[in-house]
Amino acid sequence: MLSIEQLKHLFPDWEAGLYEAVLEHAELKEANAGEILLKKGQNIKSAMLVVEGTIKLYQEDEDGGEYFMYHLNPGEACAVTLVCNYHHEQSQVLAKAITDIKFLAIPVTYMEKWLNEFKSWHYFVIKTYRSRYEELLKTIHEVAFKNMDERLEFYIKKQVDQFGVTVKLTHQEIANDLNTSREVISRLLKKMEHNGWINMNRNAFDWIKK
Amino acid sequence: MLSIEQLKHLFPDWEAGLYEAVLEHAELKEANAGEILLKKGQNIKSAMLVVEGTIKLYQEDEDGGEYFMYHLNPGEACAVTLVCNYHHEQSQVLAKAITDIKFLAIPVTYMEKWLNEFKSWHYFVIKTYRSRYEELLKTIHEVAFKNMDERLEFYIKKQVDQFGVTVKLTHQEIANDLNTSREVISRLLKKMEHNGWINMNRNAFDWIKK
DNA sequence: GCATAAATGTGACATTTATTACACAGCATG
DNA sequence: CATGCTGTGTAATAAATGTCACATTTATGC
Repeated sequence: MLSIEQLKHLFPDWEAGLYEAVLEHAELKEANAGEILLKKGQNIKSAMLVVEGTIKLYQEDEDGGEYFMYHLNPGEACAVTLVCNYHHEQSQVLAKAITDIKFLAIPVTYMEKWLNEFKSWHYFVIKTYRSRYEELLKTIHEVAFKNMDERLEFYIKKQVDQFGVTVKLTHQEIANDLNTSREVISRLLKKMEHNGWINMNRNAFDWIKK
Repeated sequence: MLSIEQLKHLFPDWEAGLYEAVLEHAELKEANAGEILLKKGQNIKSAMLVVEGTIKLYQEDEDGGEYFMYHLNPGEACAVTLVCNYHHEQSQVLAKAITDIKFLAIPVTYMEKWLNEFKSWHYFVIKTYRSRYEELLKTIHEVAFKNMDERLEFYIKKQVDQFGVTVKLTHQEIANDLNTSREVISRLLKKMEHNGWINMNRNAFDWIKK
């Protein structure tokens, strides 16, 4: 299990009692890079708080399509799993581990209890929802107003913020994340290369714009 | 001002003290159909709780584009205005009154105070965020995966849920809400008419599908 | 009723994106 | 080094949507 110090470092705004409650009732779980943590329609039985690694959140289509929305990093929680008041909530999103990860799983029963007991938990839930709401707004802005070239640039920048200027993704993976085809991404990346925005390699490229 | 009974009817889950606090500190404001209540980039100085009428929430583009996301009805609050913890938040959305409306404006200072004082306010904020987060997910689903014909159908259904089967909107208004052109909407509506989904009139049409 | 504005219909064409098909390059494995 | 797999390049074509131009219809003010 985690030490209370690690927990404090990850979630600095909590109350003392909350750390103890989490240590007592949350389960520390692990998952490997590539694993699917949550699927659309799946029942939510526990909240997910990221301890280590990175998770990607997607909107998922009925027939296999995916659209990348945002990353979840250590110290952050998956908003959709922070169910309160009602049980049997179903996930509206797809969550994938993209590195090996560790996360805390908190049974829904405790989440409701803690809302009554810990003010800092309440704040944490609100803060989580607010920040994810804002991420969704950005996603809508891209997909409602921008063409694929700008959406790709936006996507790459999120990637760079997460993992640095070397983007280790194949064209196909990017195409899946943006719900388009590999050819489109190849063409657009080629254009970016011509414009001097990237240096391309096999399986990866460097973002050198600005 | 409102009576405490009206307030209880609109917000049935609140505590007694919260009703009184709202009556004391919130301002009851009015706006006319068509008025813009909140623009992107505008500073948020108070929360908006709808008392009467309907508000439409949009994502707004830099150069005039709009994309309709969801309706706000009496008893609901505008999530973006429920600022907590930090001040000087700027709106990421556009809010328009589409009927004459009445709403309660609650200064940000009280919102923070009430988070500490009233559990039911805390729950109300979380519930608001959660439900709006889900609306945004639906919007992303449409705009990321669906062609304009399906998005139009989805849009019309939301309209029908709000105001009944007679949709009193011009093609241009619909086009604005979906960030497309009037011609596209005209063509698609004509197709729906051929399919027997709608009866068209000037300035309005009836949804008769199913 | 006439003039005007607003709403709608429609065709032609441009642009963006999706789809299909195939070539080829790099890398791993035997 | 032959083989095959994965990743990438590219062209041709189709489909969806955007844009422009203009006609027609309906409402509105005078």
